[in-house]
Amino acid sequence: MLKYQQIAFEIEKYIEDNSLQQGEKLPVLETLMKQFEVSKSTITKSLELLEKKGVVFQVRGSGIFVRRHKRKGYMSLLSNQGFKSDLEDFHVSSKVIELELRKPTQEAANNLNLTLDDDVYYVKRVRYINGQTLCFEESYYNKSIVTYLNEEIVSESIFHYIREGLGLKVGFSDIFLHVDKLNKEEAEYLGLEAGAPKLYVETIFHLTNGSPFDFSKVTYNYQQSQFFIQATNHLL
Amino acid sequence: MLKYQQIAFEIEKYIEDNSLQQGEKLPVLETLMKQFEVSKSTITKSLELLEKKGVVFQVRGSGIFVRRHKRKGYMSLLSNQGFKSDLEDFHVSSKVIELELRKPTQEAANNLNLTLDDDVYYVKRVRYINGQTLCFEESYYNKSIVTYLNEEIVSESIFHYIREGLGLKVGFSDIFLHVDKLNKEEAEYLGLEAGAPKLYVETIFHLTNGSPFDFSKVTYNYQQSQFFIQATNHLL
DNA sequence: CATTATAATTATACCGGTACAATATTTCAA
DNA sequence: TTGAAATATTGTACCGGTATAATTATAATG
Repeated sequence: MLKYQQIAFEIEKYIEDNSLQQGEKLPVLETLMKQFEVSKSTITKSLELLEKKGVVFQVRGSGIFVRRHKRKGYMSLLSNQGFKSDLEDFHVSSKVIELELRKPTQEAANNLNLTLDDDVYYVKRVRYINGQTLCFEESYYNKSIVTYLNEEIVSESIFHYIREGLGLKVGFSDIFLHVDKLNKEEAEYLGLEAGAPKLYVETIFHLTNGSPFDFSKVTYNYQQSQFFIQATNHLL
Repeated sequence: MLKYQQIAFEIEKYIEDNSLQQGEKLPVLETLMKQFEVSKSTITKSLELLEKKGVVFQVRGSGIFVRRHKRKGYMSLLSNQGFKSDLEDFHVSSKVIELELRKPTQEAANNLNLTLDDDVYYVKRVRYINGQTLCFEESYYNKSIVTYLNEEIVSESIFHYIREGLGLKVGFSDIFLHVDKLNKEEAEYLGLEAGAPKLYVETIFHLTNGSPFDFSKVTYNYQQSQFFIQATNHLL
């Protein structure tokens, strides 16, 4: 692990362990420099990372402060890791409806930069949270990147397998969402009535090298889906 | 404007003007250094900024590439600037239902770190996009920060006024959202039927110094609200 | 005592450098 | 021609420094 990541990790841990509240001040840069015995730019990098994660905010001339959102029951929309890591507290489980190696739909091919001849793993699941239906999910994985999937992997965390098992590095993702009414199939899977509200989210996941490897379409049970996002102003 | 912002701006302009497509390669760091006559770290900073904005992605050992999402009709959820800037293409207008200096609700006070004795501007609007209802919005502004509002300001872009008129610097924001069914009042304002789906978004806007100055509750017309988010993996 | 000017604190911009890790290209052997 | 090994390319980590902008604390002033 890199120095600046390690330091960011320790600072975050320090905040958690001492349960510092929103607005509380952290030691100043110079103190942190000495404490961790690294240069200013390394500390700065650590703090930038924590700022991106929404853990702290910095004010020139003033200091470094704890940023804390945290409403209970909300989950992050931006975890580009599937869920798992977000929802450790919550108990998320999956029921696999379908797992098949097949040709992509036109839509999937477009979003994954594939032709209709290429191979994709198609995964259809229903996910549960604390016994309730959370979402209904259809995913297409580019077979030339995600070379293998099986029932066991798919019923656990696919992303964990992608990172640890396959050694792939997940980079950025493009997320598109809208609200609509449940159709019959979705309602069926979620145990709701057709016509009830849904949050529909399409995500295209990319590796750090920019290759899209997963196109997924998720329909959320509106009763279970409360999300939060932490935004930071990249002005200009 | 700072050097690295200026450079970021020019690079982005270059991409737009030459309408570079997703995956196209930009000049390498050293070329950019020479071209803009700045040090490596400044160029790096520019590119970090563009990476945050979702304009480019960088691959070590390979290069700097254009990242392009852009589906038409989707608007960014993360614009912590109200809308306006996002939706320049779209025509957004507002009808002010109510504008009043009053005491905050308990909820507003909590989210703005105020007491029930403090003053807030309360703004209630319906916003339209291309003639259709886009959303119904209730906002509370901390009077001690946003010292003045009037009908004219509120019917235009409040955030533009906050930045330009008041010289305040908008920093980060916490966003909470869920999906539900429209109640009677909301349905009325949006011209939909009660029980129809809604996207409900609460946002707490902060200045760069961390002070929350605006708590807003927005209910979107599900037919008009398609959003995108560009996420980047701050691992660890 | 309140206001203003001055100084100290603190994060950020920017420079220029070395080392290194990930990727791409070329070379060479089989 | 294929594949592996060597080399070049390219972005990132990290160092250490100076200067500056925003804020906070202190001193001076009326």
